[in-house]
Amino acid sequence: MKYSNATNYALHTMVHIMRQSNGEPVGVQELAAMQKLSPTYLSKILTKLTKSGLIESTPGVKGGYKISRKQKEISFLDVIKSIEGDTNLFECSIHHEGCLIENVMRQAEDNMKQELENKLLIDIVRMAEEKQTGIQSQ
Amino acid sequence: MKYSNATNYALHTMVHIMRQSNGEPVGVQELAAMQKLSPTYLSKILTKLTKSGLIESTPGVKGGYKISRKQKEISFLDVIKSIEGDTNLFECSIHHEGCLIENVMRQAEDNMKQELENKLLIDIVRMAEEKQTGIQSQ
DNA sequence: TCAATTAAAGATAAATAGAGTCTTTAATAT
DNA sequence: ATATTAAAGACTCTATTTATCTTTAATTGA
Repeated sequence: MKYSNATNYALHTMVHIMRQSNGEPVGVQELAAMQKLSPTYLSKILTKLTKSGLIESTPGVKGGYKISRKQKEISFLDVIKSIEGDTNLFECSIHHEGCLIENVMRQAEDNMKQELENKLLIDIVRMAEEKQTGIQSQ
Repeated sequence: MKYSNATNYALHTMVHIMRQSNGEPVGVQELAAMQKLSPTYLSKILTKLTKSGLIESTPGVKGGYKISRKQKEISFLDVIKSIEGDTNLFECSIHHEGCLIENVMRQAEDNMKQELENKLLIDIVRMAEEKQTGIQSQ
């Protein structure tokens, strides 16, 4: 039981796009090279992120991907849901309402999701930038 | 990304064994019938639980499975780890120490695990019994 | 001791999901 | 128009999950 590689790549990709936000869209070539992935494979992931409305894509010569303007508050959970779908980790095998086991599992999962909803990608970007500045100033 | 069916079956099986703890071991036939599983399949799951020390098995005529005497405090996490293994939901695809993304994911996961460690199967058993009594008294 | 019972172990197979490639199509800028 | 770039679809490969069947080992009780 693990999050898929795609979720991993998606999170890194989102952070990368946010970090070099000079307004210019970033192409899949660059994003793929950074993570040593094939462009065609990563493009599948990017399409999912696009359909979820987390990023915007423009085809053509100066095209690529950039963060949706409205969403400066994209959470970890947003990215996870975009890739994994909005599913639950646990569903009771015996279908009856009010399964006590399911209740416990569901509550623990909900709390984790809540926490991942409160964590924003922008925080990671800021921390990464501070870290970098810190190294440079030494 | 979901917990395996085996984890689901294991949790229900554990609760079932605990509920009819007249001291007698419960056979795989009964446990399998309850969940409409084949005995051979469920026995694989039971072997895992046995190897983890959560239950004890005795072969032979009056044999079967019963809860390990020492462990009246078996948690949800114990059962999950027994079946799924002691793995992490998320591991950074780019191997470097102190990955900021991994830190966030790991912390959320750890909190969920902590919660599942605090939830005991015995609580479910008690709630199920209260529920049953409640229905009977109406 | 012998027979019935029950768990454990191993080999195998089918189904599903994950990971990834290749090719074609559509949209955009110059 | 042409070069560039994303989107979509078909396809392959691999690993995991979900089982089933058969054989072996251990235990009880007659």
